[in-house]
Amino acid sequence: MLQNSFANLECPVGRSLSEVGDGWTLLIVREAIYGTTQFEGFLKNTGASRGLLTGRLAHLVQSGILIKSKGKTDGRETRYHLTPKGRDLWPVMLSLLVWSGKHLAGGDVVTARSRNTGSAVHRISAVDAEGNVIAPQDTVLVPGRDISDEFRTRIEAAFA
Amino acid sequence: MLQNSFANLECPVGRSLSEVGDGWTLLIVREAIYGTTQFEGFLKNTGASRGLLTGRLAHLVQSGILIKSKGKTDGRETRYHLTPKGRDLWPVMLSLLVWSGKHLAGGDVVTARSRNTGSAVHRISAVDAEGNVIAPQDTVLVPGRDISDEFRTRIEAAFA
DNA sequence: AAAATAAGTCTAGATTTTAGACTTATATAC
DNA sequence: GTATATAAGTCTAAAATCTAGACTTATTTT
Repeated sequence: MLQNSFANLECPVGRSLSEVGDGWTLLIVREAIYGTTQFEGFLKNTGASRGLLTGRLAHLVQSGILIKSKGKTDGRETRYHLTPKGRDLWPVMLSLLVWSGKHLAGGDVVTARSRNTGSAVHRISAVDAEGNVIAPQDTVLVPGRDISDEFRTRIEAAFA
Repeated sequence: MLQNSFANLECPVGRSLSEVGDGWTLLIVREAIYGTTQFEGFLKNTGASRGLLTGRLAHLVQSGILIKSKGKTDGRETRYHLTPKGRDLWPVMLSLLVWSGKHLAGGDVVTARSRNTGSAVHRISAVDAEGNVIAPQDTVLVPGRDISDEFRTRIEAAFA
């Protein structure tokens, strides 16, 4: 599906999914976070086919999530690196990681920790500009101005 | 792809994606969070085709993310509701929402706020068991015991 | 009894994905 | 400097998946 559909692109979740919501795309971003930079690396570690990988990498570059460059020392190589926009997908990855540890068979195969204190990540939370944690049940969505009446009504009903 | 591949299922992100990483699946969960409970509602609001929706809803029920029940008052209806496992995908949705507002054209079409204080969600952060926020750059992944040497090496290199 | 509704099933055609052979450009080995 | 290897693709036919929309079944409303 990739580019199309994702009905209701007024919804910010739908908008994100239309850019990165295809499983392969997020898997490629995961790999980039794990340090993979080369085509053959993504190929091996994601299991995608060559044709698909070519397309998805191009899409990610075009979306400004990865940047493509020539290998400095070896002219055969192409390198893909995360942009700030791409690195900002880290909370998405971390939420998936924490969910996995809590709900999937096998539990925590990898844990997230603070490098400083060593304490384990317990949950993923919303934080306001002053650094105050906002509890999940306390988080509500508020529609902006440029939104259809229909969508506004749905959001307001869901978070009333 | 749905069930298969997602190479390296040792990786917790890959494991999550193999369960919910297909775009339609996350879109259905979004809808459930927005309060949709009926087949025709998911159909309209996600834009998925009937056949696909049938399959994805069954998959979500089988994964324990949704529960299926008969409508109490109207015997024609089937209702789908989020389980606690499904509700725990909220941080994933919220991360996508915040990323969207920061990086996609149009910015914040919907904002997340604290119901109590009204303050806007500024970012999504890892929090430890004591409630301390762990900064993104300070968050490292640590492999567990039951992991292949190859995967351990990659994770350790990425977060050295 | 007739019409409407909810939740599907079913099907042919369109689109996407796969596996793997092939290509091009550059680099390393002998 | 010729032969081999490697990185990053392209290309293709077959397989798998998805779409639109007609149809079905069970239940409810008129």
